[in-house]
Amino acid sequence: MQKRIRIEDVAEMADVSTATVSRALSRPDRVRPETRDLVQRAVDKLGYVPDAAGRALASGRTRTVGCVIPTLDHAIFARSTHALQNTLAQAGYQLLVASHNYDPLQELVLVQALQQRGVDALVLVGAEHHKQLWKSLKQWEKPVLLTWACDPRLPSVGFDNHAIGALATQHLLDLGHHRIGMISGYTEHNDRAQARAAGLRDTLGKAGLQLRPDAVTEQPLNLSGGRVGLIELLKAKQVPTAIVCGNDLLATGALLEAQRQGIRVPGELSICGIDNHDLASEVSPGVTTINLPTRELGQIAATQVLAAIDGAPIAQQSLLPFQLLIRGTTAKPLAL
Amino acid sequence: MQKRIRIEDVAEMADVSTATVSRALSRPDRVRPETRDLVQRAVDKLGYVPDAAGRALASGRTRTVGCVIPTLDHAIFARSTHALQNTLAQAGYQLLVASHNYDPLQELVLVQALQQRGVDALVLVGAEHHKQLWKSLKQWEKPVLLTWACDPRLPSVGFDNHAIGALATQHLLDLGHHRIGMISGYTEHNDRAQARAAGLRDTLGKAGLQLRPDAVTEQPLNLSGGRVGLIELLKAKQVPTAIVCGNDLLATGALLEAQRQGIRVPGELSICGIDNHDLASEVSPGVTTINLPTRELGQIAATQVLAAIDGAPIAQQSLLPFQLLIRGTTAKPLAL
DNA sequence: TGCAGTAATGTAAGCGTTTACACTAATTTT
DNA sequence: AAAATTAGTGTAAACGCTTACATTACTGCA
Repeated sequence: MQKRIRIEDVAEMADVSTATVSRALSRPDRVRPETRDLVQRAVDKLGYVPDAAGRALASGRTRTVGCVIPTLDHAIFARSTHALQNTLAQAGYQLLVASHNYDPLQELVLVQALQQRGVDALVLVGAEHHKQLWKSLKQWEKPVLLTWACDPRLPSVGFDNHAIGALATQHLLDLGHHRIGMISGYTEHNDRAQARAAGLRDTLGKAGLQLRPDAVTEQPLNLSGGRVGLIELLKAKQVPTAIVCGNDLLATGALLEAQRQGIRVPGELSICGIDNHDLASEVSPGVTTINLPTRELGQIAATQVLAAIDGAPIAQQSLLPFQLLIRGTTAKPLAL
Repeated sequence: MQKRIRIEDVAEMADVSTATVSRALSRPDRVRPETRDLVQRAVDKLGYVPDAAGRALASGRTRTVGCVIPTLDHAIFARSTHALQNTLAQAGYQLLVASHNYDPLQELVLVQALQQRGVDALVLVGAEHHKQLWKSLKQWEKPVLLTWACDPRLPSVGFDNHAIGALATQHLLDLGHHRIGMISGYTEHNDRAQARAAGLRDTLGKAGLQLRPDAVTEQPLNLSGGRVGLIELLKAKQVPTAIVCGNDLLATGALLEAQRQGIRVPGELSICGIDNHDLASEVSPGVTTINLPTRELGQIAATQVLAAIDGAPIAQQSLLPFQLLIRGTTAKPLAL
């Protein structure tokens, strides 16, 4: 096996110094066009490929962004991460992905691992983190971006999850519902779920209502969670006439369970989801939901991070818009 | 801002050489226990964190694995990638993820980018790749693992997609169906979809049947694709009594469309999916499907890759088992 | 023509590790 | 007791690149 081709080999062939080769490659405008061509020809001929480690060591930059998410196994994170990665790749940046399964300690460990690896920036999900993690981030000199949620302590791009919960709730109130329940994701270590639930509570409160303890349940964020959640809520002394679900998987699961039990939706029970998952528009009736531009979230995060790496001032908070999509699972309560 | 703490600082504090510090950290057994403690204390006190770039440059290893997939936006890839990442993280390895959206050229570019970055190994999906990519891989001296599909040219861990298609088809044949159709994903640049379709064709062939051109359609791998696919197949001169779908999203979409149109499933139409997606078990009737251990795929891939990095001989081909899950969408044809 | 100013290039000092090799001290073998 | 191992540590040379600074070549202007 032949030896690795180094910048020196290129320099020799092009009869210039290594400095010139380096410049020709990374800042072509600093080099005379003819020299640039000369170098380029040598590069092509030798098949030279700069070594990332050497480059990172010398320049202090790795052209790598770290991304720490709860899980890739939820469509929304998969989608936003996918968009993030694509946008970064277009700018020649690579994405280092790590997931912690909603374990704050694990998250801390992963972040530190990525920092060691010299990532040029870090993208995290949510605002609730291990105390030590906040500390680590604060004294880190490179850009950090929070996504999905917003927090004044760091630049963030995300949603106002409280307002999302409120919007869903208000929709049901407007339809005339008074007994509103919620199937939420687990709120522990999940500020998005917390905020959505809080939005519901507060909106209910403003309407002079309150969320009864037996009208709310926390479930895994999948279809089966929705099923089980509905079964739980049906045990309540006062069964809700409408339910806000933490995401569309829960909502669809609840819908399917209702249908299985012969409960008419939206006649007897209204269901409102959040996320606008594919599924929500495909079942019958279509699930009323709140559309979140998750793909855009990833793109915007990428753009902001790239700007920040280039030293641009980073917008402190950017909240993405969302819209209520009224479909077939919400209607006036029967006995109005 | 204080200067970065280097290995030299630790060495000084512990009153040993940098070599000893390095050894104490990476191969503790090569150092006297007392010395090791001494070093450890200094490390803790100073908060020393080894620099990955320096380490990579000196050692030629980055403790990073590259993973190139078509998209993160499909549950199955998200899940297997998630498992891959988790398992690697436990071994102290980081995952560099890149997706190419089924574009072979883009895939080539990404692989080369990852190679430059000095990843210690590469995990790819499928066996159909750009010609140049095969070349790149062949002359790369580090481990490469193919997943999902198998190919004799490189170590692989995956499924026998041909057999999967055959199994689904055989199930329908066994039930007594003769007019069998297929809703497939796009087969261009997707050897998994190709093999599944071929499995169907061949099994049909063995039974003396054949797949009529108007009994097969290619659609995007989502619910809506399933809907549209069914609509297409219903246009056929001889409408199939049973359909094999390339994955469960297609199958569920077809099911939902059938229900919308008042076609009874499985009475008038049998539907068989592949993947065992969450969704398949939650709709009514449950979708008959083939269970693929996608999570295990990721784990096994991680394990193999780690072993290969450590120089272990890598199993050439490992095929994972799969099972037919008979649920409610398949039954004997009506007019038998 | 000579000079200042600018553009293009070269020189060489890092960047923070790992590791081959050399060395010493402790242990075992003869 | 001398010789041969072995274990533990230190010395210093890579690893491949970027970039501050020095140098040279060119431009325009007086």
